[in-house]
Amino acid sequence: MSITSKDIARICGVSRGTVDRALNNKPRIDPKTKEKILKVARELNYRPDLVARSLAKGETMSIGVVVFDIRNRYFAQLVNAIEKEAKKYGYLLNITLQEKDPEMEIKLIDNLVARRVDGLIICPVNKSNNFEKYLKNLKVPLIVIGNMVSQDIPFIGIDEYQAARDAVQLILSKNYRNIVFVCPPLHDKEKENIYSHEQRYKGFTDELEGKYIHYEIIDNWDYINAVDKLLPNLSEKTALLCSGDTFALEIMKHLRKKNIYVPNHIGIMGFDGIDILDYITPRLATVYNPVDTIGVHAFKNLIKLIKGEQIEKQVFIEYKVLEGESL
Amino acid sequence: MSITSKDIARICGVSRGTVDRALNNKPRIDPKTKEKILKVARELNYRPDLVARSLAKGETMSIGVVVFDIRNRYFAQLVNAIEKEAKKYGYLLNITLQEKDPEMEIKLIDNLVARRVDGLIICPVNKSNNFEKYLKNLKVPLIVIGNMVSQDIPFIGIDEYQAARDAVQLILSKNYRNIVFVCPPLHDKEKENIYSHEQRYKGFTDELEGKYIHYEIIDNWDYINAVDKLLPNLSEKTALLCSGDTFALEIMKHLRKKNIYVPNHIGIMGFDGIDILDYITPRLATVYNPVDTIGVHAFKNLIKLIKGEQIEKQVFIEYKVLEGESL
DNA sequence: TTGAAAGCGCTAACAG
DNA sequence: CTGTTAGCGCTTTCAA
Repeated sequence: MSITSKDIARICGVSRGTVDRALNNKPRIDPKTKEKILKVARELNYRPDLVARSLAKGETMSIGVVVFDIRNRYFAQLVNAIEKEAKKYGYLLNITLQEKDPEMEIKLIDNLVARRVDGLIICPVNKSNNFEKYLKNLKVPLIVIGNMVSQDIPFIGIDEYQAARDAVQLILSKNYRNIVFVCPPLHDKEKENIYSHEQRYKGFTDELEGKYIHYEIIDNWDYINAVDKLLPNLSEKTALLCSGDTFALEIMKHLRKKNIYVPNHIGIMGFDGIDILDYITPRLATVYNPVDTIGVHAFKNLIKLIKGEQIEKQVFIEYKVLEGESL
Repeated sequence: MSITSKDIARICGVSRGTVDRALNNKPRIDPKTKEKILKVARELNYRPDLVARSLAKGETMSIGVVVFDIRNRYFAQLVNAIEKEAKKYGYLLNITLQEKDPEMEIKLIDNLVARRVDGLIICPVNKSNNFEKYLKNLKVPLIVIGNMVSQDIPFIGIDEYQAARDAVQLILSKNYRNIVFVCPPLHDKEKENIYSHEQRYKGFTDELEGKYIHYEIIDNWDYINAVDKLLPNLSEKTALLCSGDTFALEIMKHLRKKNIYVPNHIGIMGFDGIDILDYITPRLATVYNPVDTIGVHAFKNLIKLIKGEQIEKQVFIEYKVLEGESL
């Protein structure tokens, strides 16, 4: 089919070893033969077969990425950042989406490992000790983003707990007396890795502890309805702290339909700082999660792991609480 | 390092050929030996090396995707759709971003081909006959999305020309007497593939031809300023038709700052129908581009090409003109 | 400086 | 039904 190094060797009347030396800038080769080989290679438009190279060298120069879904702004931004960084180092990304399906996640990781990716970056939906063991058994360099699996597996993210506390403080500073935390179901926590939401939840409750502020939790996929039920009896100035901007946006959209105004009737704050907030009015207060930085950092650390260097097990990137018009 | 089929053969006291038959459900093997081999494989947690398999079989079960950027909603949705479909068939995606850099695009495609992807899906930024030749020379099954390269290279998209005409009709039906088309620079067209914008531009002008409606074109990255200059002297009811929702959103954001109201002061319409429009008020009128369908279709056609089947060279997917509150 | 040979781990073809 | 062999295209080692 296409032209191989063997062909070039034959044409130039040299051995494949020599061709290899010429093509890959290796020492111990006569500049003249090198020149000739390169010329022929160019003329014939030779392209090394990277699959064969991978097999021979035991490295694929590709890294596997497993995330929820890239319709999700957060992951789109993340993957975008990782790809840009990876390109610089000649790495290719294998991007796969587990769609929050734990079994799917395992399948995808298995597949990536079977394809001999040099490393993995995952935002896992699995948790438990079994999963931790599973990951360790892979013997593949691995970075976890967002949902921590264990103290022992390299992680990069923000301090969600403290971020939630800071968010609550911002809300309190605006004189809200009733705060509602909106997040995905927390009771599934045995099955699904919802580390970040749990951390935020803990931060939320801890910060309000003993403060004589009324608060409640909506941890329910039907949160729109739950918010609806809340609305008629708001005796105090109320704000919703949403564990994810998308929840906040959905709620705002719903409230708009009902002609309930933010922040006049009710305050809202999000989490993550996804880029589309730029286009939304009122500007949503949120906790900005520097996802690009996280992506780049994750990739850099992964490279270190691949090279056998040491890295910090837990990296917490600085976040930022952003005021908006929604509080 | 990890366990190979050779190890299994040795342990089971059979040949590698037999192991292969057992592991890959091939005929001509005694159920008992098969059973034994499978058992050992399971116990040893054997995983076939897919790199080696690729080399041996001459197929990698992976396909390369080259798009602009996945911060861009359009591509995020597209890639998401392709990935979901690919997974069903056991294919893995190699996703790369050319960031509208023509040379980068070539590099990325070269790399993907060298990695022996079984097929390519690209939304090219390159154009010209040279590029067409280049693509044909690759001898790799290929589908082009969005920016057509030539009649001869399989393409999937919408009929941008007609869509633009339909959009203009919608605007006219709302009694606008002055229409401005906003799009990226058209004068670069020698260098950059801006097929879709050109088509829309043509549809726009053709539809207004002879209609005694005033219109102008802003094809300028500094379109915000250009719009600003327009504003003071709007004697007639004016609408902007933006060749991309993002342009429209940026403009709306800007107008909001200046307290200019849409659609009262000026009408706006977008193009693409990206998902985040759900969260934006006023609801943007747009041309809905069924990007998921396009992604799925592209992948299916690519598979056909890989299998050597015939496909239609040009596929036009149905679009939809969506009314909104912005006109 | 160059060549020859072995090997990466798998599949495929043929012979038994 | 099973084993043997060759080969995918590259890298690497050792010898010349």
